[in-house]
Amino acid sequence: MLSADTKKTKNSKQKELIIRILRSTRCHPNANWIFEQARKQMPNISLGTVYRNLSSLIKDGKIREIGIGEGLNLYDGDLRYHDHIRCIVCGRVDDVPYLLQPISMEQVEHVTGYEIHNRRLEFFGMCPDCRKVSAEA
Amino acid sequence: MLSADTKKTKNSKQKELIIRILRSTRCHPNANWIFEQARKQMPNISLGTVYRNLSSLIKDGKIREIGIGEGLNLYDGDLRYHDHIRCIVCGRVDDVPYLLQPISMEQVEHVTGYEIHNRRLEFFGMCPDCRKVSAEA
DNA sequence: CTAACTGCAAAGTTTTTGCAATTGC
DNA sequence: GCAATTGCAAAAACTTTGCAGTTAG
Repeated sequence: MLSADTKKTKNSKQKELIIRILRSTRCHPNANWIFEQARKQMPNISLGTVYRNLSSLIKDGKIREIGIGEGLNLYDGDLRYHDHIRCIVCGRVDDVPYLLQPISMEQVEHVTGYEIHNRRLEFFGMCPDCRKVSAEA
Repeated sequence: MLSADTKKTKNSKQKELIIRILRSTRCHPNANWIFEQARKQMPNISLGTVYRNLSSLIKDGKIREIGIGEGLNLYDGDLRYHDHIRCIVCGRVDDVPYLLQPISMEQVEHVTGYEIHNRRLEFFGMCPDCRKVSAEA
């Protein structure tokens, strides 16, 4: 599990590259896609390094992880709070803008006794494209 | 990815057992835990069967999957809508009761163009026990 | 300096799949 | 009967880790 340790994290060419890749895409890539992009610019970078940097960046709050189940994590370089929506047919993930966001963390902390650091709101449904296909069938 | 196909699903002793196990526990077990429980009553059941049945039950809407990232899925036999909260230190998952639930799916459908089937709201933070340990340190 | 980071490769964990036999409808 | 399901085992998919050398602060 994640630990709440406070080891200081260093910069490196590899880490900067990974951030740059994540910041410059609108999609929600998985670790392997990031690895493939990264090795275009840094052919010797290893997948292990990608994973280690993703963990470190998450811990530092520089990127966000989107657990989608199915044993696959996606990563998001957009730190502005937003929700995610995923198509149950094609697996595509889109953003839901912030405006639909009325729940206060204080409420949840009070009810549960947890100290809340973050939250994740995901919607599951059929995206516009798949609705079309499904309507035609 | 999940497909929205409509193959008809059959009952089997194994499937019934898996539902029964999920309905009778308050925790959020992973596939392997379910497998271990199941083989107590059905020693020859295989892990592959557990996975196949979990998928089929999710597709049928009989159980719910909780993606927690880290390549591990949890399953929930409680179909009443509720949110989940997870401790970032120990990984424990608890339920958040329904009352904290003001967002309308219609709003989200209108903004995104999706047809929404379900949603997932997860909070991340430190549970009461871990807060205690952390305060003592 | 030295603790964090790297590439590589091996191993770990979780999930899926091919197959021949079985079973539910 | 026929399609869905099963157990088994192998493979796939994803992630972590040990090690010895390198690098950032």
